[in-house]
Amino acid sequence: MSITSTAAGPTTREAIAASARTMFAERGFTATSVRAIAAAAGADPALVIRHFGSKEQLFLEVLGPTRAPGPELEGPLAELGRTLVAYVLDPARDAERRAYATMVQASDNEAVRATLRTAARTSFIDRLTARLPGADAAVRAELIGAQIGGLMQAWPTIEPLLGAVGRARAVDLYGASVQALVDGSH
Amino acid sequence: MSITSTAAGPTTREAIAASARTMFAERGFTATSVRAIAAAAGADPALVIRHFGSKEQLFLEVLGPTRAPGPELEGPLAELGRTLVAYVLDPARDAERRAYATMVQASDNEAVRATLRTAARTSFIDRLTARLPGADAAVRAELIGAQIGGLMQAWPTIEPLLGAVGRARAVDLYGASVQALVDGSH
DNA sequence: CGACGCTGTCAACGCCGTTGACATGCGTGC
DNA sequence: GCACGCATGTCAACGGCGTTGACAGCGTCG
Repeated sequence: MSITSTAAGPTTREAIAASARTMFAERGFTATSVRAIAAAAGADPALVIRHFGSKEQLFLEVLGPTRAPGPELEGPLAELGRTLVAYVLDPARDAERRAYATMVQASDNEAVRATLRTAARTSFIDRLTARLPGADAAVRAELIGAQIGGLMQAWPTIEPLLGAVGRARAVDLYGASVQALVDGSH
Repeated sequence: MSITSTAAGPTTREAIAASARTMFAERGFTATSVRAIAAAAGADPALVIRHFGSKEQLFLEVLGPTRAPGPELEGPLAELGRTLVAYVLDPARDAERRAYATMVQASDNEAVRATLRTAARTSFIDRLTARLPGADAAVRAELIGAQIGGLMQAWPTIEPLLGAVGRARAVDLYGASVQALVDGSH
């Protein structure tokens, strides 16, 4: 009862988190120093560590996987590939895609790699495996995970090249390709 | 004439490069210090910088893209997807795949990211674009690049899960999926 | 009132990548 | 033959990093 802790710590901790979020997103993990985050938040570097434990934990807390519902896997099996790709490339999902890319680029760090891996497993691959038919569903789910991961990472460089082609066409193309793995052999 | 330079610098420089190669591959870019590389090679940390310019340049020199011919793109168009995937997953290509994964994980660093990007362009995407039919060949080549990149990165976690399925089955599955992008719409 | 816990400050530690000044040995041009 | 240049190697130091420990203010609860 007594504890006011999580309820009302309004100022500094949140300022640090906000600075960290933008700076990590803009410059990456390594190029962002704890001292710079602290300065931007008007706080002491030591306080950053006090609040978040370490630079690594701060990074994971502000950029790590949200407790979001995970990608859409509910539609009809025959359109799952397209549904999935449309979900991932949805412009509204831009920030999530960028956060993912930032984490992959920092996956030099073992804790980051582990977080990424378990998030992919629990919120995507395991659920997908359950939906796929066939004996090798688990392997196919992993392969689809590889496809989706590759797409999210490459999208920032692909999008500007689209020109006249249009995002919808890219969704159709990649969706059909993913669908081949949803269906299995033939 | 006079210069013996590139020919006979046998000892220390190569020892440093060898230490660097194994340590970077085992522990990643960030977790490997210049001082540790130097110690393992029996050299002075300053000498590492003298020889290679910076830790970053050393990393790129020992793990960066080899001047290899690049992936197989010559076979018949109808089998290009499978050929490509078979090439990438070839056990003989293991070291290259690991080097790629190590670089992606260090792509926090801008120079690493740039090297990765231009290598993919010149040795893969541009050549692939030239081979693909259709008006949106360039976009399809980029999407295939995303697929292949995702596969190379995820393979270390996928391979142990194969069990009874077998690598050949994975090649068939992913190859068919890539083929969908080679062919375009239908 | 006194103990406690949370927030914040400050100086310091050890490690990092990198640099500058300095030695040394070797092949070349005068 | 010898001074020169140059590549190779050594050493101490710099500034920046993430993190820690000692300590101060301060509101709350007993």
